[in-house]
Amino acid sequence: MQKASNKTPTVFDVADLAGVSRGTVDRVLYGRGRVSHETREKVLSAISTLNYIPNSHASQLASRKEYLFCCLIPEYSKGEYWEYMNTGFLEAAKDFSSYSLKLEIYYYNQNDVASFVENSRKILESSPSGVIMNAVFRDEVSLFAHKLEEKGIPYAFVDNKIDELDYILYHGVDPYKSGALGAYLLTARNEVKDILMVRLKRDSRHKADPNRPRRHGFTDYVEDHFPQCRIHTIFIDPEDSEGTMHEMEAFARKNPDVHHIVMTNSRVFLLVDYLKKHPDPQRIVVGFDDLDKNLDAVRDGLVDCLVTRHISQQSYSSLTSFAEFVILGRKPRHRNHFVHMDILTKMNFDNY
Amino acid sequence: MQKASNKTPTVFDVADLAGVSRGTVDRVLYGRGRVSHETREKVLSAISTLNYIPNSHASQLASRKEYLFCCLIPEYSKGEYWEYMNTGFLEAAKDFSSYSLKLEIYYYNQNDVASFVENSRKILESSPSGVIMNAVFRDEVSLFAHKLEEKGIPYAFVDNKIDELDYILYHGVDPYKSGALGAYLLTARNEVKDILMVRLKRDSRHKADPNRPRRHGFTDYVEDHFPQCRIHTIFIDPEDSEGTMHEMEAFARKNPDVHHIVMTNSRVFLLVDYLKKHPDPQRIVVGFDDLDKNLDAVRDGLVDCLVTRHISQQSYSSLTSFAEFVILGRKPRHRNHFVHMDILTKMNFDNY
DNA sequence: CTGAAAGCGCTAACAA
DNA sequence: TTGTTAGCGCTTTCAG
Repeated sequence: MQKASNKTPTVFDVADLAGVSRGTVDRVLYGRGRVSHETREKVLSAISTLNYIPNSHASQLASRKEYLFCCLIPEYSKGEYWEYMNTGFLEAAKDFSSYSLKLEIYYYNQNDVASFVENSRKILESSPSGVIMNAVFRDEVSLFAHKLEEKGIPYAFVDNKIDELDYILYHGVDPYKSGALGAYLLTARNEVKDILMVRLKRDSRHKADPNRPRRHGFTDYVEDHFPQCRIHTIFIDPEDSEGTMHEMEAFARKNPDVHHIVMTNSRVFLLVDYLKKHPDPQRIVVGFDDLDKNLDAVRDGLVDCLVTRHISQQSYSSLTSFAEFVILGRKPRHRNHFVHMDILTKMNFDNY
Repeated sequence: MQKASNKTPTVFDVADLAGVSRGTVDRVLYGRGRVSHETREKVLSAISTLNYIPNSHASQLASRKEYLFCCLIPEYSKGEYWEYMNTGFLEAAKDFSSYSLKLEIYYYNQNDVASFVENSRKILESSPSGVIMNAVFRDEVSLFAHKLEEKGIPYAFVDNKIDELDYILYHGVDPYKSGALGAYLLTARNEVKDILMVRLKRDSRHKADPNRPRRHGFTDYVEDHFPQCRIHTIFIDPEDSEGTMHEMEAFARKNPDVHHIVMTNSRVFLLVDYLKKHPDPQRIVVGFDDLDKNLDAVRDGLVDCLVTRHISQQSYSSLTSFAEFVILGRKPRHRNHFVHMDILTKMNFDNY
């Protein structure tokens, strides 16, 4: 009676076939301790002929290992983009709690490099099993990444990345393309005259501008397809809704022909007061990202189109794929995971 | 030294606190064998005070249980809608293979009730742990569902459902809304005159017409928003590409003003030959579902818009959530999972 | 109706 | 460098 043939092979079967002990098999599988080249080969071949796949449940049960994952992301206020990211990470961690995965999220100030550095130092100290971050401060992120590499700690990027680095995984949209898509949606409907692009005041102040590629995607598309079209830009302060109203009204007074409005950051919702107060049947407004307030604006017919993807889903799958790699050793299918961009209108925004 | 307080509680802790043995705890947890009411209560209270959560890995390891899931779906040819569904099921099964889940997919002929009945009989015989199906033949599906209920076998629906039944889960889009979305996309761009709706000959032959709700969503939208607009219908035979060409050409000859074309089934790709042969800059074509051939048509600029969602992803999550419920006992968040409808244009179809 | 005990497949500490 | 062995937490006979 052949036992091995019938049921899925175990370490035991492998050890038998290779003529070694279970312990040795384990050693070659996970590279713990030294194994002679010869035995190594024998074990490896036994594994492949038996088509052995370790039982993850048994493994999980036996090793009371705890996995600590650290995320390093921008701090945020309620309802902002990174809150959704945060939610996705939390959910992923919950779904992996049976693998005793602990999650620690560190928040840095996007306007303060020092806070990034300080937090990265803390993370290094806690020697986690993996790190996920976004890449705003080019130099500091690189430095941090190199330190992680030295300690053998794998890391992944969300949202944006630094191509030269040896990251395990990246999840994000192609920001340039998303900008172009926004331009397409803004201009496809009817005759375009000029376009108003509303930006945030802080963009003009500090150098780290995460929205630049998206903006370029937008402007390039417009230049290519509507060379005669001019893009006006005004800057508003997210904290100052009255000021926003004034800026917008002033612009409209001076440029009564401009009916196309875009915001390439995630905060079109900042315009709702203005849009509500000054209805314009010819107006088309395009924004980005599925913040609740943006969705509300779409529902209310104030914003026509949102270019987005599930923000929280993106961070969710970032952490789950990364954890599967680190804990279960599953190689991700693609290193760069470009998330699909959804188009949201009032016709299809529910169930989103 | 308190052991229990520090680490996550185990059956052992529960048994201790309740003053019974591990076996008994197991019995009350999973209702195997009889337990006196009194002990039952004790165990239950111990569980809740300790906040005990069974370790799924240990459980999985100890019970060499195998789970058989059966899917009952329409048979298909290469490249058709249900092939994508099939793929999603297969992938889900692979990802759950560590839970020793076996998957058997049964295929019935959509034009032949008897084949549905026959296959449902086979499934009943194999007494699976769960069944997933779509609901085309109302009466027969209900009958089958009741038999499953009798045997205590849980079942889930994909794509469409029968509301009255006691299914565990449903995954699908709202077909009516998807039709309306298609109509919106077809008509939003520019002046609509009349619309050509292309349907499949078989639709007119047999009664089970899975596309009716979507079609109604489409026509209702058009009637509401463009009452003067007439929807012409022609029927083509999917097997007969020459005939299709002729039908289309004949229609175009008679109705040179009609530039808006829609197919509410998943096969707009059947029109590509015609569309390629007779270019029309004013033309707008809208289709449904992300078959590869449809995506090709979008890439080639022959079809403007596709209303869809990831077909295979839908079946994937159908099986995974269902399996999580059956195997791990995780209650799904929503019983009815309405999948979001994506809008695909040439600007955003890559990475889909 | 309840308890005791032998594993499930793997890991890790300890010997050799 | 390699083998041995005691568990990980739970399920499941088999006795009682």
